[in-house]
Amino acid sequence: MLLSKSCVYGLRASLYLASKKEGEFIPIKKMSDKLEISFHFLTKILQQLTAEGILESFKGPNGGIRLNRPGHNVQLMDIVLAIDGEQLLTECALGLPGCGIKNPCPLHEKWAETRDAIKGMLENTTLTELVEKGKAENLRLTTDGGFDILFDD
Amino acid sequence: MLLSKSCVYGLRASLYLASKKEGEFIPIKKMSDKLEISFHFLTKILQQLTAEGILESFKGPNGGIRLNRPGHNVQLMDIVLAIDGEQLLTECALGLPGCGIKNPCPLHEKWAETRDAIKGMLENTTLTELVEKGKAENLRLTTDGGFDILFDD
DNA sequence: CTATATTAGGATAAAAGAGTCCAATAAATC
DNA sequence: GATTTATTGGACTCTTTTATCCTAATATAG
Repeated sequence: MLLSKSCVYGLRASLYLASKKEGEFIPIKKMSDKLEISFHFLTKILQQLTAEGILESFKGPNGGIRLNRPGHNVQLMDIVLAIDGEQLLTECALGLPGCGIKNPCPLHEKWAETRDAIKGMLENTTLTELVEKGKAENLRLTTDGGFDILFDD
Repeated sequence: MLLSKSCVYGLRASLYLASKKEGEFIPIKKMSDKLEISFHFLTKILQQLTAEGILESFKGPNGGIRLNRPGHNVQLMDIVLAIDGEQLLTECALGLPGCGIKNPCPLHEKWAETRDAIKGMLENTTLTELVEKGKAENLRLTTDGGFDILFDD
Protein backbone atom coordinates (compact mmCIF):
# COMPACT_ATOMS: atom_id res chain seq x y z
CA MET A 1 0.00 0.00 0.00
CA LEU A 2 1.28 3.43 -0.91
CA LEU A 3 -0.19 5.18 2.10
CA SER A 4 -0.90 3.74 5.54
CA LYS A 5 -4.49 3.39 6.62
CA SER A 6 -3.98 6.14 9.16
CA CYS A 7 -2.82 8.42 6.39
CA VAL A 8 -5.78 7.60 4.20
CA TYR A 9 -8.15 8.32 7.06
CA GLY A 10 -6.30 11.57 7.69
CA LEU A 11 -6.79 12.57 4.07
CA ARG A 12 -10.48 11.75 4.07
CA ALA A 13 -11.01 13.65 7.30
CA SER A 14 -9.10 16.66 6.02
CA LEU A 15 -11.16 16.67 2.84
CA TYR A 16 -14.29 16.57 4.91
CA LEU A 17 -13.14 19.52 6.98
CA ALA A 18 -12.18 21.43 3.84
CA SER A 19 -15.70 20.93 2.56
CA LYS A 20 -17.24 22.68 5.57
CA LYS A 21 -17.72 26.39 6.17
CA GLU A 22 -14.36 27.98 6.91
CA GLY A 23 -13.70 28.45 10.62
CA GLU A 24 -16.40 26.06 11.81
CA PHE A 25 -15.38 23.48 14.42
CA ILE A 26 -16.65 19.98 13.66
CA PRO A 27 -16.82 17.42 16.50
CA ILE A 28 -14.77 14.29 15.87
CA LYS A 29 -17.82 12.18 16.68
CA LYS A 30 -19.69 13.72 13.79
CA MET A 31 -16.76 13.23 11.46
CA SER A 32 -16.30 9.59 12.45
CA ASP A 33 -20.01 8.96 11.87
CA LYS A 34 -20.08 10.63 8.48
CA LEU A 35 -16.83 9.10 7.28
CA GLU A 36 -17.49 5.69 8.82
CA ILE A 37 -14.20 5.62 10.65
CA SER A 38 -13.78 4.38 14.24
CA PHE A 39 -14.13 7.37 16.53
CA HIS A 40 -11.18 6.52 18.76
CA PHE A 41 -8.89 5.74 15.88
CA LEU A 42 -9.81 8.89 14.03
CA THR A 43 -9.23 10.87 17.21
CA LYS A 44 -5.62 9.72 17.34
CA ILE A 45 -5.02 10.58 13.71
CA LEU A 46 -6.50 14.04 14.09
CA GLN A 47 -4.30 14.55 17.13
CA GLN A 48 -1.26 14.03 14.92
CA LEU A 49 -2.51 16.49 12.33
CA THR A 50 -3.29 18.98 15.07
CA ALA A 51 0.18 18.55 16.55
CA GLU A 52 1.66 19.26 13.12
CA GLY A 53 -0.31 22.46 12.86
CA ILE A 54 -2.44 21.36 9.93
CA LEU A 55 -5.61 21.22 12.00
CA GLU A 56 -6.79 23.14 15.02
CA SER A 57 -8.83 21.73 17.88
CA PHE A 58 -11.09 23.19 20.50
CA LYS A 59 -12.46 21.43 23.57
CA GLY A 60 -15.86 21.61 25.15
CA PRO A 61 -19.33 22.25 23.80
CA ASN A 62 -19.28 23.70 20.28
CA GLY A 63 -15.73 22.46 20.10
CA GLY A 64 -14.24 20.16 17.52
CA ILE A 65 -11.69 20.27 14.77
CA ARG A 66 -11.12 22.62 11.86
CA LEU A 67 -8.44 23.40 9.31
CA ASN A 68 -5.72 25.69 10.60
CA ARG A 69 -5.39 27.39 7.21
CA PRO A 70 -7.51 27.63 4.08
CA GLY A 71 -7.94 24.38 2.19
CA HIS A 72 -6.26 25.72 -0.93
CA ASN A 73 -3.13 26.13 1.16
CA VAL A 74 -3.07 22.51 2.27
CA GLN A 75 -1.37 20.07 -0.09
CA LEU A 76 -2.07 16.37 0.16
CA MET A 77 1.65 16.07 0.75
CA ASP A 78 1.34 18.03 4.00
CA ILE A 79 -0.94 15.37 5.40
CA VAL A 80 1.09 12.46 4.08
CA LEU A 81 4.26 13.87 5.62
CA ALA A 82 2.52 14.53 8.93
CA ILE A 83 1.29 10.96 9.24
CA ASP A 84 3.54 8.66 7.23
CA GLY A 85 6.67 10.78 7.34
CA GLU A 86 9.04 11.17 4.45
CA GLN A 87 9.61 7.45 3.97
CA LEU A 88 7.73 7.53 0.68
CA LEU A 89 10.06 10.18 -0.67
CA THR A 90 13.33 8.75 0.55
CA GLU A 91 13.02 5.00 0.70
CA CYS A 92 14.86 2.75 -1.73
CA ALA A 93 12.63 0.60 -3.95
CA LEU A 94 14.86 -2.36 -3.15
CA GLY A 95 14.86 -1.51 0.57
CA LEU A 96 18.58 -0.74 0.80
CA PRO A 97 19.51 1.69 3.55
CA GLY A 98 21.17 4.89 2.41
CA CYS A 99 20.32 4.39 -1.24
CA GLY A 100 20.86 7.64 -3.10
CA ILE A 101 22.84 9.20 -5.91
CA LYS A 102 26.05 8.61 -3.99
CA ASN A 103 25.52 4.91 -3.37
CA PRO A 104 22.61 3.73 -5.50
CA CYS A 105 20.97 0.42 -6.19
CA PRO A 106 20.43 -0.61 -9.83
CA LEU A 107 16.84 0.61 -9.70
CA HIS A 108 17.60 3.92 -8.07
CA GLU A 109 17.39 6.23 -11.08
CA LYS A 110 14.18 4.83 -12.45
CA TRP A 111 12.58 4.75 -9.04
CA ALA A 112 13.67 8.32 -8.33
CA GLU A 113 11.81 9.44 -11.45
CA THR A 114 8.68 7.56 -10.50
CA ARG A 115 8.88 8.82 -6.97
CA ASP A 116 9.08 12.37 -8.25
CA ALA A 117 5.85 11.77 -10.15
CA ILE A 118 4.16 10.67 -6.92
CA LYS A 119 5.64 13.58 -5.04
CA GLY A 120 4.52 16.04 -7.69
CA MET A 121 1.01 14.70 -7.65
CA LEU A 122 0.74 15.01 -3.88
CA GLU A 123 2.28 18.47 -3.87
CA ASN A 124 0.22 19.85 -6.71
CA THR A 125 -3.09 18.73 -5.28
CA THR A 126 -4.83 20.78 -2.63
CA LEU A 127 -7.75 19.93 -0.39
CA THR A 128 -9.91 22.63 -1.94
CA GLU A 129 -9.27 21.37 -5.43
CA LEU A 130 -10.52 17.90 -4.54
CA VAL A 131 -13.45 19.22 -2.56
CA GLU A 132 -14.62 21.32 -5.49
CA LYS A 133 -14.34 18.37 -7.81
CA GLY A 134 -16.08 16.15 -5.29
CA LYS A 135 -18.96 18.55 -4.84
CA ALA A 136 -19.38 19.27 -8.52
CA GLU A 137 -19.53 15.61 -9.51
CA ASN A 138 -20.92 14.23 -6.24
CA LEU A 139 -18.02 11.82 -5.84
CA ARG A 140 -17.35 9.49 -2.91
CA LEU A 141 -15.51 10.03 0.33
CA THR A 142 -17.02 6.93 1.94
CA THR A 143 -17.83 3.42 0.79
CA ASP A 144 -21.48 4.11 0.12
CA GLY A 145 -22.71 7.57 -0.48
CA GLY A 146 -21.75 10.50 -2.65
CA PHE A 147 -20.19 13.70 -1.46
CA ASP A 148 -23.59 15.12 -0.63
CA ILE A 149 -24.37 12.70 2.19
CA LEU A 150 -21.64 14.42 4.18
CA PHE A 151 -23.89 17.42 4.54
CA ASP A 152 -27.26 16.32 5.86
CA ASP A 153 -26.88 17.06 9.57
CA MET B 1 6.01 1.33 1.66
CA LEU B 2 5.30 0.83 -2.00
CA LEU B 3 6.35 -2.83 -2.03
CA SER B 4 6.17 -5.34 0.81
CA LYS B 5 9.40 -6.58 2.27
CA SER B 6 8.73 -10.01 0.79
CA CYS B 7 8.43 -8.41 -2.61
CA VAL B 8 11.64 -6.46 -2.23
CA TYR B 9 13.47 -9.64 -1.21
CA GLY B 10 11.93 -11.41 -4.18
CA LEU B 11 13.24 -8.70 -6.49
CA ARG B 12 16.73 -8.82 -5.06
CA ALA B 13 16.81 -12.59 -5.29
CA SER B 14 15.56 -12.56 -8.87
CA LEU B 15 18.20 -10.00 -9.82
CA TYR B 16 20.81 -12.21 -8.24
CA LEU B 17 19.62 -15.20 -10.24
CA ALA B 18 19.54 -13.15 -13.42
CA SER B 19 23.17 -12.26 -12.83
CA LYS B 20 24.26 -15.91 -12.84
CA LYS B 21 25.05 -18.16 -15.77
CA GLU B 22 21.80 -19.08 -17.53
CA GLY B 23 20.49 -22.50 -16.54
CA GLU B 24 22.57 -22.84 -13.40
CA PHE B 25 20.75 -23.87 -10.20
CA ILE B 26 21.72 -21.80 -7.17
CA PRO B 27 21.00 -23.20 -3.70
CA ILE B 28 18.78 -20.99 -1.55
CA LYS B 29 21.35 -21.15 1.23
CA LYS B 30 23.94 -19.53 -0.98
CA MET B 31 21.49 -16.86 -2.08
CA SER B 32 20.46 -16.07 1.45
CA ASP B 33 24.10 -15.76 2.49
CA LYS B 34 25.05 -13.50 -0.38
CA LEU B 35 21.97 -11.33 -0.16
CA GLU B 36 21.92 -11.24 3.64
CA ILE B 37 18.34 -12.38 3.83
CA SER B 38 17.06 -14.94 6.35
CA PHE B 39 17.28 -18.36 4.76
CA HIS B 40 13.86 -19.54 5.90
CA PHE B 41 12.13 -16.34 4.93
CA LEU B 42 13.75 -16.24 1.53
CA THR B 43 12.74 -19.87 1.02
CA LYS B 44 9.07 -18.96 1.38
CA ILE B 45 9.33 -16.10 -1.04
CA LEU B 46 11.11 -18.19 -3.66
CA GLN B 47 8.41 -20.82 -3.26
CA GLN B 48 5.85 -18.23 -4.32
CA LEU B 49 7.87 -17.21 -7.34
CA THR B 50 8.37 -20.86 -8.25
CA ALA B 51 4.64 -21.52 -7.94
CA GLU B 52 3.98 -18.60 -10.28
CA GLY B 53 6.32 -20.07 -12.88
CA ILE B 54 8.85 -17.25 -12.71
CA LEU B 55 11.49 -19.42 -11.09
CA GLU B 56 12.23 -23.11 -11.33
CA SER B 57 13.48 -25.30 -8.51
CA PHE B 58 15.29 -28.58 -8.30
CA LYS B 59 15.77 -30.73 -5.23
CA GLY B 60 18.78 -32.67 -4.08
CA PRO B 61 22.51 -32.23 -4.57
CA ASN B 62 23.35 -29.68 -7.26
CA GLY B 63 19.78 -28.49 -6.90
CA GLY B 64 18.60 -25.00 -6.17
CA ILE B 65 16.70 -22.26 -7.92
CA ARG B 66 17.02 -20.65 -11.33
CA LEU B 67 15.04 -18.38 -13.61
CA ASN B 68 12.41 -20.18 -15.62
CA ARG B 69 12.95 -17.89 -18.62
CA PRO B 70 15.69 -15.50 -19.72
CA GLY B 71 16.10 -12.43 -17.53
CA HIS B 72 15.25 -10.05 -20.35
CA ASN B 73 11.83 -11.69 -20.46
CA VAL B 74 11.14 -11.05 -16.79
CA GLN B 75 9.68 -7.66 -15.95
CA LEU B 76 9.87 -6.32 -12.40
CA MET B 77 6.10 -6.24 -12.62
CA ASP B 78 5.98 -10.04 -12.95
CA ILE B 79 7.61 -10.39 -9.55
CA VAL B 80 5.56 -7.66 -7.93
CA LEU B 81 2.34 -9.24 -9.15
CA ALA B 82 3.44 -12.70 -8.01
CA ILE B 83 4.17 -11.55 -4.47
CA ASP B 84 2.11 -8.45 -3.71
CA GLY B 85 -0.70 -9.12 -6.14
CA GLU B 86 -2.39 -6.43 -8.17
CA GLN B 87 -3.28 -4.28 -5.17
CA LEU B 88 -0.79 -1.64 -6.24
CA LEU B 89 -2.47 -1.32 -9.62
CA THR B 90 -6.06 -1.37 -8.49
CA GLU B 91 -6.25 0.09 -5.01
CA CYS B 92 -7.84 3.48 -4.42
CA ALA B 93 -5.52 6.13 -3.00
CA LEU B 94 -8.22 6.99 -0.48
CA GLY B 95 -8.83 3.32 0.31
CA LEU B 96 -12.38 3.21 -1.00
CA PRO B 97 -13.52 -0.21 -2.21
CA GLY B 98 -14.49 -0.43 -5.85
CA CYS B 99 -13.04 2.94 -6.76
CA GLY B 100 -12.81 3.20 -10.53
CA ILE B 101 -13.96 5.24 -13.48
CA LYS B 102 -17.54 4.19 -12.80
CA ASN B 103 -17.61 5.20 -9.16
CA PRO B 104 -14.53 7.29 -8.43
CA CYS B 105 -13.21 9.18 -5.44
CA PRO B 106 -12.12 12.80 -5.94
CA LEU B 107 -8.50 11.73 -6.25
CA HIS B 108 -9.13 8.90 -8.65
CA GLU B 109 -8.05 10.53 -11.92
CA LYS B 110 -4.83 11.99 -10.63
CA TRP B 111 -3.95 8.82 -8.81
CA ALA B 112 -4.70 6.71 -11.88
CA GLU B 113 -2.14 8.77 -13.79
CA THR B 114 0.48 8.39 -11.12
CA ARG B 115 -0.24 4.72 -10.81
CA ASP B 116 0.25 4.31 -14.54
CA ALA B 117 3.67 5.86 -14.16
CA ILE B 118 4.55 3.29 -11.51
CA LYS B 119 3.10 0.51 -13.60
CA GLY B 120 5.00 1.63 -16.67
CA MET B 121 8.25 1.75 -14.79
CA LEU B 122 7.80 -1.77 -13.44
CA GLU B 123 6.72 -3.13 -16.80
CA ASN B 124 9.45 -1.48 -18.82
CA THR B 125 12.24 -2.68 -16.58
CA THR B 126 13.63 -6.18 -16.97
CA LEU B 127 15.93 -8.15 -14.70
CA THR B 128 18.65 -8.26 -17.34
CA GLU B 129 18.58 -4.52 -17.80
CA LEU B 130 19.21 -3.93 -14.11
CA VAL B 131 21.81 -6.66 -13.88
CA GLU B 132 23.78 -5.14 -16.73
CA LYS B 133 23.63 -1.74 -15.14
CA GLY B 134 24.55 -3.22 -11.78
CA LYS B 135 27.55 -5.06 -13.16
CA ALA B 136 28.77 -2.16 -15.25
CA GLU B 137 28.67 0.31 -12.39
CA ASN B 138 29.20 -2.14 -9.53
CA LEU B 139 26.03 -1.04 -7.78
CA ARG B 140 24.52 -2.50 -4.62
CA LEU B 141 22.16 -5.39 -4.10
CA THR B 142 22.94 -5.62 -0.38
CA THR B 143 23.55 -3.13 2.38
CA ASP B 144 27.31 -3.34 2.19
CA GLY B 145 29.01 -4.54 -0.89
CA GLY B 146 28.86 -3.80 -4.59
CA PHE B 147 27.47 -6.07 -7.24
CA ASP B 148 30.79 -7.88 -7.49
CA ILE B 149 30.70 -9.39 -4.02
CA LEU B 150 27.85 -11.57 -5.23
CA PHE B 151 30.31 -13.53 -7.33
CA ASP B 152 33.18 -14.63 -5.13
CA ASP B 153 32.15 -18.17 -4.32
C1' DC C 1 -20.59 25.64 40.98
C1' DT C 2 -22.42 21.78 38.51
C1' DA C 3 -23.61 19.19 34.64
C1' DT C 4 -22.49 18.34 29.96
C1' DA C 5 -19.89 18.25 25.67
C1' DT C 6 -15.80 17.65 23.80
C1' DT C 7 -10.60 16.73 22.94
C1' DA C 8 -6.16 14.48 25.03
C1' DG C 9 -3.66 10.66 26.01
C1' DG C 10 -2.37 6.20 28.05
C1' DA C 11 -3.22 1.18 28.24
C1' DT C 12 -4.66 -2.65 26.03
C1' DA C 13 -6.37 -5.94 22.31
C1' DA C 14 -6.74 -7.76 17.67
C1' DA C 15 -4.89 -8.42 13.04
C1' DA C 16 -1.44 -8.45 9.66
C1' DG C 17 3.27 -8.66 8.21
C1' DA C 18 7.86 -10.39 9.00
C1' DG C 19 10.76 -13.87 10.51
C1' DT C 20 12.05 -18.65 12.71
C1' DC C 21 12.00 -23.61 13.29
C1' DC C 22 11.24 -28.34 12.26
C1' DA C 23 9.72 -32.50 10.06
C1' DA C 24 8.77 -34.41 5.36
C1' DT C 25 9.92 -35.19 0.61
C1' DA C 26 12.93 -35.66 -3.43
C1' DA C 27 17.22 -36.25 -5.97
C1' DA C 28 22.11 -37.57 -6.30
C1' DT C 29 26.16 -40.16 -5.05
C1' DC C 30 28.63 -43.76 -3.10
C1' DG D 1 19.78 -48.80 -0.36
C1' DA D 2 21.95 -45.60 2.85
C1' DT D 3 23.63 -41.07 3.24
C1' DT D 4 23.84 -36.44 2.00
C1' DT D 5 22.09 -32.27 -0.20
C1' DA D 6 18.20 -29.53 -1.09
C1' DT D 7 13.44 -27.90 -1.56
C1' DT D 8 8.54 -28.19 0.48
C1' DG D 9 5.28 -26.95 3.66
C1' DG D 10 3.21 -26.51 8.18
C1' DA D 11 3.41 -24.45 12.84
C1' DC D 12 4.94 -21.13 15.60
C1' DT D 13 6.93 -16.46 17.40
C1' DC D 14 7.92 -11.52 17.09
C1' DT D 15 6.87 -6.90 15.61
C1' DT D 16 4.17 -3.30 13.67
C1' DT D 17 -0.13 -1.53 12.39
C1' DT D 18 -4.81 -1.02 13.29
C1' DA D 19 -8.39 -0.63 16.50
C1' DT D 20 -10.73 -0.28 21.12
C1' DC D 21 -11.45 1.25 25.86
C1' DC D 22 -11.06 4.08 29.76
C1' DT D 23 -9.74 8.04 32.43
C1' DA D 24 -8.24 12.76 32.44
C1' DA D 25 -8.48 17.70 31.12
C1' DT D 26 -10.93 21.68 29.34
C1' DA D 27 -14.58 24.63 27.85
C1' DT D 28 -19.62 26.02 27.83
C1' DA D 29 -24.11 26.75 29.63
C1' DG D 30 -27.30 26.95 33.08
